[in-house]
Amino acid sequence: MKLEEALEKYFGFKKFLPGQAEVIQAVLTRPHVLGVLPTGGGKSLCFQLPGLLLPGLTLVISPLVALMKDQVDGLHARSLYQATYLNSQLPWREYRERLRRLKEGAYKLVYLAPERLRSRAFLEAIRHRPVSLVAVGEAHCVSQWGHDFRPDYLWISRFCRWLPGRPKLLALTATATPAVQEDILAKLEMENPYRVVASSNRPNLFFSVQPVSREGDKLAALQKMLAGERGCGIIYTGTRRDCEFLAKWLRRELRLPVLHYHAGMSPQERTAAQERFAAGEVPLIVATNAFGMGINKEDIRFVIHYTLPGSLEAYYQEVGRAGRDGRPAWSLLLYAPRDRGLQEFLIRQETVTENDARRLSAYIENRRQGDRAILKLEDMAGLDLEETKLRFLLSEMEQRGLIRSVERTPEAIGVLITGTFRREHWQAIARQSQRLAEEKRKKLAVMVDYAAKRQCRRETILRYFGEEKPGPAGPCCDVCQGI
DNA sequence: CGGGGTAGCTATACAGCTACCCCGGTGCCGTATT
Repeated sequence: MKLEEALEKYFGFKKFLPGQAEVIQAVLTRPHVLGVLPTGGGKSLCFQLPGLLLPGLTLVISPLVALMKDQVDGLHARSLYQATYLNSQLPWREYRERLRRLKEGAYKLVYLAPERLRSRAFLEAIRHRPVSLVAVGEAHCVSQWGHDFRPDYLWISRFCRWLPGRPKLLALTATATPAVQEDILAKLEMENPYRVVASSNRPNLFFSVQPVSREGDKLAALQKMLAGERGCGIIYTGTRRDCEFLAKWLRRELRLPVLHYHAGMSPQERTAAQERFAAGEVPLIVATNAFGMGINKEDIRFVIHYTLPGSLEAYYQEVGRAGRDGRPAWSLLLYAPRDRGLQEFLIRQETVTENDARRLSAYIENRRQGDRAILKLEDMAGLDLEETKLRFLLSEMEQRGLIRSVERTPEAIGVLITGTFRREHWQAIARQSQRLAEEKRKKLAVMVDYAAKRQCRRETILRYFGEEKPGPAGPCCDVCQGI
């Protein structure tokens, strides 16, 4: 069957979008494929179609449980019932039933979060199913989150090695600088990959930066920008408190209907806000960086940053949510130089020290019974380690062969102690954390440069993404327009 | 690092200032059956 026939048979489309056919052809014929395709370029199809055509199972690694459900619902709507997902949102019985059906070979496509790859029950179920393809969606998460926040992203490669047959690997993302691309390839252990890298340029987006010195100036600038704007938009803030404050202010002072969204809200509140925004019921949402992944809203006309983000790629990802319909859309960064302090704080906060590593080692030794230890999350609160730090430390210890995480419950982590904790390990872990912090500081400096210098914004962004600025095609940015 | 809130002082204004404290982003994750 030709690819176009399969496309029409399964999805009802007559033609591929640019880049799709190339990626799919590569996935079918080569072991490792990296696809950097712009937002709205139909990335899902790049693993869904091969998933249906390849003989074995396709595992789709997805960062958010909400995304899995949407995608699988979409496939079911096309009568593609060989697709499912596994995550902690499922009722126990349903989860067990799906594992059983997985073992029986009922599925072709299974969506999961990287953390699932460490579940014993899952590993047991998958062990005897031939896996043809492991597709990593939103693959920039490997680089962005894998090093510390969600270390299980770094275990995808080990999982692939553990599988009896070596599966194909496909990594897909909309935004990845050359450095991030290399990081993804290295962490997923993808060798001699076939690359499909489309331009990151979004001609219909207008970029602007407004320097402000005081908080009050931000509000004045916002008021000015929002006056007369009738389209949908997102305003990103750096903190939850600002998010709530700003939403209230917009409601009260500007009498605008506004939603807000951050990770401190209940799951129900978050879903409700997201759905109301997506449905166009309320045109404006104020959010932290928790908001946006998997938002398919086409008609977002503007994205405003109330606070400086931590990196240019994070910024461009957020801005890139505007104008998916191809019609003109604008972005504005309100730049107060002191906002850099927040990002610096966040970097410092998650950097672990030798002493942090020593304290955790001591705790594990303390809990040791034979070669095992049960680490209680409640006790570990007394160690004065941030949750992110703790995860990072455990992951680093595991990578150094000191422990193996064998079992997890919401209250505890069971570990097998496989090495001897020594000072050199603590030092090495602290050094690794320092290196990561340095990387983040460099990225922050690039972001600050973008905001502070009067250089063509589009050119600055595209150069960072390893591209030349294309010729003029409509309004570009505040600098080019002389604003 | 910086913003915002508050206590406490001054000393006669019902406000203004300083010193001090606290706070600050992102998300997955188990079980048992056979």
